[in-house]
Amino acid sequence: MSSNQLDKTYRPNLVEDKWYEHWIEQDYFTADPNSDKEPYTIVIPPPNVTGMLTVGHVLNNTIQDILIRKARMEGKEACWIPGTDHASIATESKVVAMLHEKGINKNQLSREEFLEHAWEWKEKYGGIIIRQLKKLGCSCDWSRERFTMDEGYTKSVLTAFVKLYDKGLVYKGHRLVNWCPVSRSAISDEEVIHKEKQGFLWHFRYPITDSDQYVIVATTRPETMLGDTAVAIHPEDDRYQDLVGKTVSLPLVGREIPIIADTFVDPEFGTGCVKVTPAHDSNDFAMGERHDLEFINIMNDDASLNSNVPEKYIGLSREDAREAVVSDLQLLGLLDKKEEHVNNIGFSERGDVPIEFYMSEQWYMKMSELAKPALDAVKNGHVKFHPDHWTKTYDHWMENIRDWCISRQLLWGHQIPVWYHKSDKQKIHVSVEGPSDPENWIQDNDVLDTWASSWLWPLGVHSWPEEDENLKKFYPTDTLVTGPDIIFFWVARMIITGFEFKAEAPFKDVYFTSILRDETGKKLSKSLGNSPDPFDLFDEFGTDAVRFGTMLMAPQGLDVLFSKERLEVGRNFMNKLWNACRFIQLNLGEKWDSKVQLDYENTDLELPERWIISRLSNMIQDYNNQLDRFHFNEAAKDLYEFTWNDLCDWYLEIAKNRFYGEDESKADIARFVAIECIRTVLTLLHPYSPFITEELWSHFKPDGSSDLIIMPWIRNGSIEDKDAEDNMDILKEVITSIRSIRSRMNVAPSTRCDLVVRCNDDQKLFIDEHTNLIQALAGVNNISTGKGLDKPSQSATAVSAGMELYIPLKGLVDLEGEKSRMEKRILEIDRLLTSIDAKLSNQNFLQRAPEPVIEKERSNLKKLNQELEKVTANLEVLK
RNA sequence: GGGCGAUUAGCUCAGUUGGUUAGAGCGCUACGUUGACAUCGUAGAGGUCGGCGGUUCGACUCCGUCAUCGCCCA
Repeated sequence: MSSNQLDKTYRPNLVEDKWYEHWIEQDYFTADPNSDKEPYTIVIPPPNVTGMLTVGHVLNNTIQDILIRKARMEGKEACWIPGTDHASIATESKVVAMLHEKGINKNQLSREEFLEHAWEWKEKYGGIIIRQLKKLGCSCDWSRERFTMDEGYTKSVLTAFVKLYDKGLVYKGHRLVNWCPVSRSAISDEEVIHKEKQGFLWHFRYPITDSDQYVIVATTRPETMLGDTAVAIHPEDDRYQDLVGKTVSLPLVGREIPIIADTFVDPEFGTGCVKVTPAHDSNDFAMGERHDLEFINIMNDDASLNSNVPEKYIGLSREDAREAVVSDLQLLGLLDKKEEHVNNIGFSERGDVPIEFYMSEQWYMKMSELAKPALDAVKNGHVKFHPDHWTKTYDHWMENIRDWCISRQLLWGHQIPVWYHKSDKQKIHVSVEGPSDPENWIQDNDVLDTWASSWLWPLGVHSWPEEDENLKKFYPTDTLVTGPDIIFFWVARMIITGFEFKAEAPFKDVYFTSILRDETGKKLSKSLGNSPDPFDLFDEFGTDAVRFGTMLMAPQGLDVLFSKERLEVGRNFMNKLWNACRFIQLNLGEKWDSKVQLDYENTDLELPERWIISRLSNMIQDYNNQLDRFHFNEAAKDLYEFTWNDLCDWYLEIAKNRFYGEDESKADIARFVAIECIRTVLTLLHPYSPFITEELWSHFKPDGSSDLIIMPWIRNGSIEDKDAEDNMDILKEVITSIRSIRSRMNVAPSTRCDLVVRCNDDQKLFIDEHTNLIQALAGVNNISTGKGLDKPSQSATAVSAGMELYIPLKGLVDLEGEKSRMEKRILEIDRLLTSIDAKLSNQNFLQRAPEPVIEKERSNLKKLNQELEKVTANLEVLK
């Protein structure tokens, strides 16, 4: 045990780095694939390589650290694999912006030149978040750090592509995709965010060929009319039967387009007549295929209009084109009307602009067959979600899964391992290594969707398909901790790859964290500027306090309203713990031997000692139980409440009585008991708050024991002592009642008062036994106890635990206040008695309720009646 | 339109298989610098658990329905 005196307050910055360096030096984080220990593995959700730590990361990674540190203490081979993700679109757009600032246009660079800049950028900014995770205290095995574009990982990604291609699950298709005009790339359905926007519905007149009549079509996107190749009505719509087979002359363009009948058309929408633009709308695309219509693509990859439209519109942005088309139609008298309309518009997740439906050739993955085992695994509980309700969201998505567009028109990422023969366009080569005669081939230009690489994360970190000892030992992993917002993007797809490539689930439990919001309910995000910098928080409160406070405020499966004020709770708790330790240290004395244990078998413990040990034991059970079911906030609360309310507020106050008393053996027992409590609290708190606990452990550990980080976990306490808990409750109630009287009567804390207790013989024995504690903790001088005692004149009273307490106050008693207090209590007792009477006079209740429940009602009835009697009598005296 | 979740003290939230005199922290009120801690202590005020209906001897806890809020999917 260290003899250094603890400072008066805890100063995090003096201990945090010191211990982190120590842990690294001792190599505690490194996992050994050859160990005999049972493995416990977590793979980190890889953050964006150029990202910065957010409070979301703090929450997420603290949970992982809690799990991994606990597993390590439980004697498992704990392996937390860290790493980062190349984040194709996000990183590429940052690099493009950087180049733009330097006056370089991405399109002027070759692929190789661009990638050189990108890697430079990655080397410069990548790794910041890794350093930040270390600052947070994460006990990752840093020797295993991976990046999704590392050589070994890349090989995994390409291998998966090739295997799936060979099975016919990957194919190239020419169809409409979700197109992001900002990144100029296709994106998957999952990357489209639907938003409701107030817009308009325009009604246009399309002149019927060889007639002076019109059909009126309604549209929310006027500019696309330049690509119309039909007008459609519902086949059973009586209004328009005679039109089918005729043609209209498309205004502004002059193209003759047919009027067709298709059941897709909703007769209720607009006029019941719709324009059909097969190359720019997914429903129209399907209609185009059914009716063999012409597909006219009218846009460039940035959503400006291309040369397939009349000259005056070429090159216009879609917004400008809309204005031009509407005003030109109006000039021609073809604008029928314009009404307000709420549109549901798809936005690109990254670009945050409306997406286009755009015809192009892309790589797709067939999903329904792949999804099946993954769907079953969650249904039958081989993979468990916490909270469980996320399984419904998962099921729904998996059951309606659609083919996945996995190609992206970007440079930063894994280039698709497909080669086209230069002279024979029909010949393609698909392999990880590429063709043996590369000079005759051209590789596909596109890269893979980032999620089509990170979906292999639990495998790729071990360079699967190589079957090395690491893969054997640390796959599958145990727990995944991530946000529910990527349940489709990532979680579901990882389960798919787990079954497809290793025939088992990649993890057993998935814990979905809460979504962090600010006090007004807005999601914390960098772009809104409402996300505090975790480093400011670490400086202000200490890292342990931020970790503990965040865990305490994160309810199970709900959103977290994050506020700095609430971190104060964490900081205050750390300070409380520090000072409790300081207090104990100050009272140990010089000759204290840290290795000696109390011989519980042969020691007669007094009530407070039996009580605190029982409370400790309960807390250990509850705490473990909460952690087992992933209720991190409630576990934190258990520890907090024991430490603050039981240990500090009561036991340490009682211990003062022992420390400052005459009896050294009692003082020693108190030292043993206090230290046992502290050592247990430090051990259990360590996963949440590793720095302060390691520091305090160094002062309180038994000489010669190891660092706390590898101390054995504590799962079972001593036996619970119900009797001690009941009796201690009585003692606490008596003391609190006396304090309450004193407070009501404005007795100064420094003034000692006398106490008269009217009680039965058993109660007298009890009070007499604990006289010194009542005196010390309630500020009492003389105590008289007995059955026949009279109420002293001019005294305040309380009925507590079946006893009548009197405190003589020499005319200081506020009679009116006392009366109304008693009357209030009498009303309350009446209310309770009424409800008990109702139960006990109900035959059904007596017959059907279990005996302990009935017994409890009876005992309450008795207790309340006795109290009523005493309070009433005391009230009478006052009148 | 479909699904999920929430609704408990002024605020933020606990309340595991139905039986508690319904809890905590913050905030609030009063008192307090006794030799761990004012990042503190002591005492106190404050909810009948969103509305309605049902199951049950008994519901904050189960079922139905309505309302409000949030999220996801279409």
